[in-house]
Amino acid sequence: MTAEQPIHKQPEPTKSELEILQVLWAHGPSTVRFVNDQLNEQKRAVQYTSTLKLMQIMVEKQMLDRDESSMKHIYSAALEEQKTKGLLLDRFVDSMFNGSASSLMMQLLGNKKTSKKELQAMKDLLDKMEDGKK
Amino acid sequence: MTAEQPIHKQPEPTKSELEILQVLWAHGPSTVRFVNDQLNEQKRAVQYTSTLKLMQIMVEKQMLDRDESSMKHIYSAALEEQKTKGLLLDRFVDSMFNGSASSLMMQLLGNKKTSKKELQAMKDLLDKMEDGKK
DNA sequence: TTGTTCGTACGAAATAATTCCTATCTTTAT
DNA sequence: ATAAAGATAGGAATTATTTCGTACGAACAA
Repeated sequence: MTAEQPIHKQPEPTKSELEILQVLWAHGPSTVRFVNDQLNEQKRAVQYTSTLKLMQIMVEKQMLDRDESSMKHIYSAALEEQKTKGLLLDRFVDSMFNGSASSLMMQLLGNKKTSKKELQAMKDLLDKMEDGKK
Repeated sequence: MTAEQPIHKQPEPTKSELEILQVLWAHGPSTVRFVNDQLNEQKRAVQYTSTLKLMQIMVEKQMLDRDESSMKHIYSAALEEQKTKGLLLDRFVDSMFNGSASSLMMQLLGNKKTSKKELQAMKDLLDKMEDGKK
């Protein structure tokens, strides 16, 4: 029996791919030019054709959709933001904290970088959940 | 001037390197044989020499220490568990959730895979913190 | 002693991810 | 018409990561 295509196992975006997805999630469908500008402003120096190439690859991998109707192709995220982040978070928790979300929390709380505001926000969140269940 | 060693910017362990670190963190100083067995039992098939090679590289990168006094070298994690996990978590939060820990929480809470037990554990954690502050 | 087992070292191949050069086409301004 | 600006396509080079074959030494059992 030959190797079956799993047909759908969500592909894991690489770091660079994730950067691009973030731009598209944040700003909606965009041209390569726009994405590239964003990356250069917010992240790091990168050549236009590098961004282009990567986005083309991402279309092949079905991570992005492309509208070619006009000369300036418009790219949009084919992966859902929530779903994708949830998946990556899951894998992160699995590999780093043995699947324990509360362990991750502990790490987060013990972390200097987590501000008081953030802590408060988290408490509020949990409280809200609690209310919802009553 | 030749390229200066940055002397200390914590190197980012790759996925495979992280697997090895996890074993060492969990079990303490170990031989390659032991680490390799663990990986094969708990993760995936991998050849002894592959694990060996990677661990050697990690020594070069100063992620591991090696005791060569006996024939069977004993490797131990040179990176602190808490510190490393904290750092990786930080970077993860930054790249995925724009630095917002509470956003990550939301994602975690909206996640089917997070069990009720975990949720309870998290609440307890926050409660404990609250108590501590009073 | 001699062969089998278990260890390390080293090099190199395989794979994955990233970057960018060059060619070529379209649009636009002169 | 022609040149300049801006776009895509594709190949190739580079870098990073991972995997493993081969060589060889040390320990141990027969």
